[in-house]
Order: sequence, then structure tokens, then C-alpha cells
Amino acid sequence: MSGSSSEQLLEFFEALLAAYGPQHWWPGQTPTEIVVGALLTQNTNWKNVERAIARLRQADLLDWRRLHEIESDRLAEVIRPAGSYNVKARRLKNFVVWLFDRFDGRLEALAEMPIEEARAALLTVNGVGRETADAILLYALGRPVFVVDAYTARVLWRHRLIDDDAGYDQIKEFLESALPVSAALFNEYHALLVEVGKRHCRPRPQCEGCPLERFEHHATATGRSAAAADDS
DNA sequence: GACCAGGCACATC
DNA sequence: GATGTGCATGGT
Repeated sequence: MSGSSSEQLLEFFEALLAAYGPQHWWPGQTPTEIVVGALLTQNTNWKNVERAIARLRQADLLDWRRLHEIESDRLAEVIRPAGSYNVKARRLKNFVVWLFDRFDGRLEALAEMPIEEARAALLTVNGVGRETADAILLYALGRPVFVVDAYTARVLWRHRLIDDDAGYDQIKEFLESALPVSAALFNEYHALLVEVGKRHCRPRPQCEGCPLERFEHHATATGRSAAAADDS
């Protein structure tokens, strides 16, 4: 066996960063745009989300007040390239209405309260699940929360760092307790896990050339998708 | 033509 | 509490 989980996770991070470099997820974008992107990217290719965001910008809709005012049907038409546009228009509206009702349209309010409180508040919004809530906290608000997704779970399971039945919150807590608490680190690490996951850790793994190939791992991967279960 | 993508809510067992 | 399904576009 090699060292502790903490050491192993840091070694993985170094290996991934050396191989792929910084991923620059959500660089230079406004918190508003990041929140919108987090909602639009649900089960959707990022390229399609970029198209939808470009259309929103074109329509001058990357603004909470404008989003609050617009009709859901018209919003759906604008974000069409993101797919599932009727559902996503509803979710965007849910979020914006909630933001005005509860925080007077001030996203910053979420940066001013304890993390767990902000997370619990976000989770009350219909359309905001754990991954989206955590993406908002980390990428839009710079709070040190680890975003777990299907790739995160699969990569960590393949390298024997988590059980195959670990739930979302369990994986999140494992990462947050094993790593230095740093938004910058969590940001980069999550993006790197997605990158290595896409290239090498699909349900059918392609280990050749994987930056993590030299580390211990299961010979085969299951088709395990994400952190499905609740673990409270 | 399948299969996938930076999920989630809801129904059903 | 686990599993299945609809949402829907655009790339490979």
C-alpha cells in the first residue's frame, strides 16, 4: 500500500496537473453567468451551453433582473441549444424568483452566510441538486466546496479511494477532509478529474496513456454512474 | 443510428 | 431507499 488518502490525492492532483495543465473552468466570467451555466450544463455537453449563453448575452439576459422579468417561454427559446430547454427555463426562473424572494436578487448574500447554510438554501430550489449547488458555491462564489460528479466517483473508485456504494455527500466529505481546504485547489482538481474521466475513465476504461495509470487501480470498471444514493 | 454530455425531479416498486 | 424515466440539443 502507498501512503494516506491525503498523500495519494495530492499525488493524483500533481500528476493530472502535470499532464493537462490548469483547466480554467469558468475563467473571467461573472457569478451570474456561472450560475446560469451551472443550471444549463445539467446532463449537457458544455459546447451547447456556451451557445445558449452566447444567445443570452446577445439578448442582454445575463442579468438577474432581466431574467426575472422575462417570460419562461421566451427564455426557453433563447436557451434552446442547451437542450431540455423547457425544463431548464423553468429551473432558471425558479432560481431567479427564489433569489429575489429570499435575497432581494443579491447573489452575494450566499457568500455572506455559513457554507452549510448557503448549501441548504440552494438545495430548496427546484432544479438545484447537490452537484449544481456545489458548483455554484465553488465556481460562482469561491467557497471551498468539492464538486462531485460521475467522473469523480468513477476515478476515485477505480483507484480504490472510495467504495463503489459511496454516496454523493460521502465522497464530498472524504475529499474535503483529506485535502487542504482551498477553493482554488477544489476548483482545479474537479476540472482535472472531469478531464481524465472523459479521456480514460468512461464506463469502459481506456487506460493507455492515462496520467494515473501508474497508480494502483481496479483492472476493470463497473458501469457505476454517479453518487446516486442519499447518505444522510 | 446509437451514444454521450460538467443532473434533476418525479413516479414507482 | 433504490431504481427507472423524461427532458432534448448537437457532436462523435
